[in-house]
Amino acid sequence: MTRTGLVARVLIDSPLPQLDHLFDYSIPAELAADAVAGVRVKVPFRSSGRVADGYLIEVIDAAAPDTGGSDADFHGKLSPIEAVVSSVPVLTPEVWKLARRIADRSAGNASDVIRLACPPRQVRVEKAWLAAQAPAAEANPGPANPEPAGPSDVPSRPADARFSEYGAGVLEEAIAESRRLAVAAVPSLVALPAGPSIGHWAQTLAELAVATLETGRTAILVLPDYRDQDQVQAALDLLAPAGSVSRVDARQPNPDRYRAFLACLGAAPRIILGNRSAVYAPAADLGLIALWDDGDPLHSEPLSPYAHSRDAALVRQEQSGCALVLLGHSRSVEAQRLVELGWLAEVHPATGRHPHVIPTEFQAADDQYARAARIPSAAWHTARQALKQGPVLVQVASPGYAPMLACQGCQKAARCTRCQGPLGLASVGATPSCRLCGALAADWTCVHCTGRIFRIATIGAGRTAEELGRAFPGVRIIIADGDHPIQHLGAEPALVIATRGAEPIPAGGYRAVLLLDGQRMLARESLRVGEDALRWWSNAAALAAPGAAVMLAEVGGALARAMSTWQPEGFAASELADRRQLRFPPAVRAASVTGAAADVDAALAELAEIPGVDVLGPVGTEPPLVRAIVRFAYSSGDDVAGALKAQVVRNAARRRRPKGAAFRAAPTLKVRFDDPELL
DNA sequence: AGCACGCCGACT
DNA sequence: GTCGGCGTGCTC
Repeated sequence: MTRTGLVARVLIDSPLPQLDHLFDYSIPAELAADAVAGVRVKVPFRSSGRVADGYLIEVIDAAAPDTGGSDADFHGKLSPIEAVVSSVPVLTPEVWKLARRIADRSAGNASDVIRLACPPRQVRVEKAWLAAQAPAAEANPGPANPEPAGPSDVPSRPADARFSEYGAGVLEEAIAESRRLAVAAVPSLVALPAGPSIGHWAQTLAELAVATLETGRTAILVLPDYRDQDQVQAALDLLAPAGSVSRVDARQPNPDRYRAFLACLGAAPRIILGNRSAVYAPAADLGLIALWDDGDPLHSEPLSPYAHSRDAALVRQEQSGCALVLLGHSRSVEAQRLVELGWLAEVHPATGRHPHVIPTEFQAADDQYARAARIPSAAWHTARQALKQGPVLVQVASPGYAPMLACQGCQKAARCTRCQGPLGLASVGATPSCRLCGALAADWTCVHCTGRIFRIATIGAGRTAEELGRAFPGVRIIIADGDHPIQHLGAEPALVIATRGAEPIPAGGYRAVLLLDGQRMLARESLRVGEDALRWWSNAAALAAPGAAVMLAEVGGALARAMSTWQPEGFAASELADRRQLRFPPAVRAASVTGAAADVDAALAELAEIPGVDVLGPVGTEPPLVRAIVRFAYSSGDDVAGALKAQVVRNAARRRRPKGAAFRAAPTLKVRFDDPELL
């Protein structure tokens, strides 16, 4: 049949994979004015009065030939759109393209990505925003933004001081010419005038953003956690024009989040600061995406389709042609791969100054308390000297007091009788309790040997603090971990015991840094231990004052060398070489396929023809389920994702098996791409 | 999630 | 020939 008038192509907001494509609707005359690409709509679904929420993706002329690029033409009778929810086009064409691509490359749903990109609507906030837009647009035909960005009289670091550590014009040029860079951060602190110290890296990010804004474009800064965001925010408060910064952060309440999101929709260029979902923020004219510490696991999204913000940034960079910066003290193996491909160019600070890291193989301290606290002799002496001048950082592996107990008799780990979780102590002399379910184990008995006496198997920050208190009598002890977050510190002497990633930032830097528990951090069974440890250590070392010693205990070999020469790239390069040999990510990509044996086999059969694919398994997991791991070359990614997505759709459509009880719980076929913990 | 459609067995 | 049960697949 021939169609006339305009056709709305709509993405239904549903997690069902079989609905993950565009549906065509007609546009009633009374909605035509508001029915523009990007608005939220309500559409009838399956004729019987049910309505679904969706996004209007594009409006096309029905008479014109299909533009292609989407699904096969639909030639039935179109239903009309039921309503336009609001006139705000929340899903910009650029973000739609990004969401579609991110979903496609991981066999996921576009609407799952859009959920990260477009926060839930808040009617009051939206009305206020629309009201603020309208009069401004009438009075002033310029950009409808109440606080226009641009040069201002904000006190800022002199332009010639900007990026001075990186040599003449390298970073300015990168912004102006939209380059892609892996930038090594300057490993030191900067003192803000009338404020706390922040990492030098945070100032570099802020300067990159301001330089982008000065070229009239938007910058997106992606940071793993809120403490990192706070540091960049503090730098931007000094450097960026008032009102030019939007912070988009999942921690803030929904109304605030939506307000910040709407600000990003404005026509004026901005600086957008946020966590991993900030890569999906709408941007008027995108000039830069910058990520801090892309190896941090908080960059990977825990919800389907589990996209890593580095990958999303790479895709968006490719689509928009903006500049891309990965900034860090260490180098992720993924970034190293991109460098070796020539996709990212390396930039190092011109000064080459770095913390003075001293690896100390374990050598028991002469002091008995220092020995009890696992501090090597040299480190103990260093710390004692440094404590005369200011704060000293002790980085440890575990929070709590004694996170793990074991039987004195048979040495087996002590476990909860209810849930088999590990038992630990919350403080000195506390009753042992389960760390998973919290149950108290008042009269614990070992299930293996019926012994009734336990000993401390792993030592937490609390216990370390106690022991260090004895080793350094009279010194103030400060504990910083997940339960006791401390952001900033003064310059007074104190022994600061912190778990990795929770280190407070002292004014002027630590006078010494002790990296303890090296062996424990490396004992974890994961492909990424070395890389992670290097990240934790170098981030802590970068908090040292100029010239302060950083003592790395219990660690030798390539890791110690990478730290003492401050060349994490070398370590990343050798890791990558190993992964190539093993055919492990990120040398190749990988996906897991989980489901009923027959379904997994059917899915794997689809992959047989694709070059560069090999399959591990399937092996049984929980009884009805099996799991296979598919490894494939980056160049086969689209084919693998396409084939698996087709299989997921088929499986979802055919889910309801015969009602005859036995078959009832037919498991869904699950596919997960690029799981960092997979191999 | 609900509804239409089609294949197959049993009946007029 | 045709009615209807139930399994399968689609929803513009």
